[in-house]
Amino acid sequence: MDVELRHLRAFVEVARQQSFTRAAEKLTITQPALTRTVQQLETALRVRLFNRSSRHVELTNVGNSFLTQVERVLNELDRAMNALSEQVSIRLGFSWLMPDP
Amino acid sequence: MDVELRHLRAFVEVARQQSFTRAAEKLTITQPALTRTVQQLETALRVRLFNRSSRHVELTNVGNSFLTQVERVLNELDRAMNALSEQVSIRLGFSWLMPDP
DNA sequence: TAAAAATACTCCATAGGTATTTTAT
DNA sequence: ATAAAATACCTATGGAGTATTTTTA
Repeated sequence: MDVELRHLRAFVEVARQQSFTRAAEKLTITQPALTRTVQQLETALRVRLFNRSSRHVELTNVGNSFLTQVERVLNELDRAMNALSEQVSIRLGFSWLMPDP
Repeated sequence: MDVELRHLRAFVEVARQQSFTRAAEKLTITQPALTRTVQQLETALRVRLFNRSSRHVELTNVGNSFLTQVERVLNELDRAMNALSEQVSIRLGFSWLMPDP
């Protein structure tokens, strides 16, 4: 199975909320769906990202360092996608002012 | 619809191959499936990434600058995921040598 | 014993396939 | 005329839901 952004987004939210139930609410999916998505990610990476009990969810050491990198990647991707619409606006703005090519 | 890694991977491969047919082979999916995936990406981003004809596929200017950023993001993600297995190996290696905690 | 996570199952949305049409050289 | 992209339609995989069980503080 391929890792997809939904896996990474799920991972980040669970890490932030330190809870599958709360993270599921934030992501507007159900807790079992989220649990499975994170399990899939852990299986794909062959790494345990969280230590769970029915009381606490906490990142493993490996999970913690992965979180840092994933957050950076997701932020960069966001910026790249936002930059697109700006570029288009700028182009449109210029063409409005420039002689017809 | 959310942008997923499969959209970005599809986009990058079409850009590299300058062909939907060849890119589809590389990705081991069919050409129509790939065409739709790239259309989905363009729709989600509200941007045209390629100029197509039945002879040539070429990046638009916007597509070209997006390509650079997406390639960087995908590379970083790859490195983050590969780093994981190394970390685990190192940990295992250390624990092998260290007193039982 | 009560909360939160995990499991079992069901269903349906959609990713991907096949067949065909359109397009541009 | 032909090769490549786009479209139409179909199928089935797997993502998400509901119900329930398990776990641990």
